[in-house]
Amino acid sequence: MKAKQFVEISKCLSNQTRLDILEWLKDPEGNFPPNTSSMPNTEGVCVTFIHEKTGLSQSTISTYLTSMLRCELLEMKRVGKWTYFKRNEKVIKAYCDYLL
Amino acid sequence: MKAKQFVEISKCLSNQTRLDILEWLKDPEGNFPPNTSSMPNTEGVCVTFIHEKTGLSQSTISTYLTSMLRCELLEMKRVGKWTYFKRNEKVIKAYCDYLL
DNA sequence: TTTACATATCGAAATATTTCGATATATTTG
DNA sequence: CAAATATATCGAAATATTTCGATATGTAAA
Repeated sequence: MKAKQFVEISKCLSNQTRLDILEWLKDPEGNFPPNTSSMPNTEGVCVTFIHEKTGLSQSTISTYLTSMLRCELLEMKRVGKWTYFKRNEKVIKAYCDYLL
Repeated sequence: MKAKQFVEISKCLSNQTRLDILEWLKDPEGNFPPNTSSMPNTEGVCVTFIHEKTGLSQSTISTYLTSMLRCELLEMKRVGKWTYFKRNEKVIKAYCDYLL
């Protein structure tokens, strides 16, 4: 991991709501209702559920998720009108390795 | 580690200079001149050397180091007129564990 | 005990982040 | 195709961070 990506990830992690989202996605079945489509929660949770759980505005959460995607903390999958997000464990691990 | 401390640490890590300092302190003997006192670099590097290496103002570095101390990324030791800083490996490890 | 050195704190200007409501876009469904 | 649903983007106001120079404080040396 390059320093620039590390700093961008740290910026994402320095906001309580974004951190909450990352933590909630550790257990996507326990923390969110099942996706209305056939997509299992383990392969991504739809933006609406994440939005509803935070209590912040839809536009704010969309921006948050985009920033977490750009620095690669999250992975995205678009299916029909839904967008699903899940943790990018590989990048999270690389972020930790950088520090130690 | 509590969420609040995690967020404060992330804020520290979201600045390139503070990240540099944390990385430089991985090898305090390779990255800084030997302390002028009898304190070995492995037990802490004095603020002046850290300041000189960054190129930023003394007041800025003092503020940076204080914030890194407050969130416990660093440990401090004061001896005579010098202040020495080193990494707090235990907290850094706990920060990583929180993420994974 | 004055001076020099090491570090911390203050006040301020520039820049960045947070968060919103309004609006745009894209997809599905009637 | 029109309406409904899901998500993204825009513009802006409030707040926070960055970084400085000036100054204060604490310790050591002359």
